[in-house]
Amino acid sequence: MATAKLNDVELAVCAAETFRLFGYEGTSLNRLAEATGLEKASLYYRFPGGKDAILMAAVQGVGAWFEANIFEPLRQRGPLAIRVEAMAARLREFYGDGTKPCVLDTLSLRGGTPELQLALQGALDEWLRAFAAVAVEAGFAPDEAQRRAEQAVIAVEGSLVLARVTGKSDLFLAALAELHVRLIGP
Amino acid sequence: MATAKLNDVELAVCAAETFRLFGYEGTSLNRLAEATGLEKASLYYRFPGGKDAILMAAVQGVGAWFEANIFEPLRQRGPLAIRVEAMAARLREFYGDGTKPCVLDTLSLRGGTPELQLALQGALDEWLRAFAAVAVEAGFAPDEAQRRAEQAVIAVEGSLVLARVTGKSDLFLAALAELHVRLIGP
DNA sequence: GTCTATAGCTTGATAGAC
DNA sequence: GTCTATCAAGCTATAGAC
Repeated sequence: MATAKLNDVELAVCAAETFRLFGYEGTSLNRLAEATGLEKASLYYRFPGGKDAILMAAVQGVGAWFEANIFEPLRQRGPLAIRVEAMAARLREFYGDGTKPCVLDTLSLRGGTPELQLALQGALDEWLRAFAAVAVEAGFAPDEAQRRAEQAVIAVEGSLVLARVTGKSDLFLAALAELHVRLIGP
Repeated sequence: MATAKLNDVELAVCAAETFRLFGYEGTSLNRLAEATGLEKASLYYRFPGGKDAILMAAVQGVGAWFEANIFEPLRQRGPLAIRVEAMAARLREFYGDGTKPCVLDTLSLRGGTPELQLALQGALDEWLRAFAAVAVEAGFAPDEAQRRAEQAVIAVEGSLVLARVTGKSDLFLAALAELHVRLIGP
């Protein structure tokens, strides 16, 4: 009967971890097999579309994680500052204290399918909308809120690049700590 | 007698262009051959160390370009605001109006040699020092100048990621336009 | 549902002609 | 100094046993 070693969600998580570290072309099926504990042929059974299908599932999985751990909590009731702080802690977790690259960044290099680029674009858009909604709730006008959302995401992504290159996480952690100032003001 | 088609500088430029677009693992020797117009065997003649040697030459070439076009002009005499504006224009050029990824970003993914990571770290450090020197010249205290330099580079790198994912260059161009405020103040 | 084995192509790298 | 031809290793993907 042969039961599954990993469910689809766990599989997508392992795959996403590999893709974000090594990029699209750097992620071979051998590497995915090693990361998931499954053999290549088993990966093809689970995802007949091969590498690109695994990648799309990984991206979708990351999107679901963000929805559940970042966006949804931001929409709940309760003090805004607390929600933003909790969200920052989740981001810190996702980015491994600044050691792990952003999926959007890594996968937007050449090599992926147009379908992938659309998915990445949609994910970034969702992120910006979630942050802008926070700024609106804090009392900012829609376009000022949009501006603040953009600057907040820019700070996260930019500091992540610097943290990765220098090997020091200070700048990334500082950017996270300043998120609430960027979104809901001083 | 077989003269060289490309000198070492031109070759490094072509290689850097390929590496920044496709990443370390995505840049095959076939791709490099296509980009340079040379055959694989010719590349090995010019760089016996193979792919990694070509990459190091490419990184060094980018470093030289930054020194000549960004850092050195920033050190010259004349009105500070003008120097910063000219520098921003050079950055816009280097990043293809926000369409081309940063070499530091792309190459700091897994896959390269430790030697490469050191080179990237050194390049980022030089960049931060150059920006901090501008802020100091503008009258800021050393640690405030350091902070401003970091925020300026973060804004460039972060906006570049967003521009690449969305396909729109607005945010990157806006970040460039705000560079002088970030470095020499309002 | 997972495995071993294998096909066919691309990779990084070398040998030798010109 | 550049080229064509070639190698072993790695790649994506498939076939078939259990």
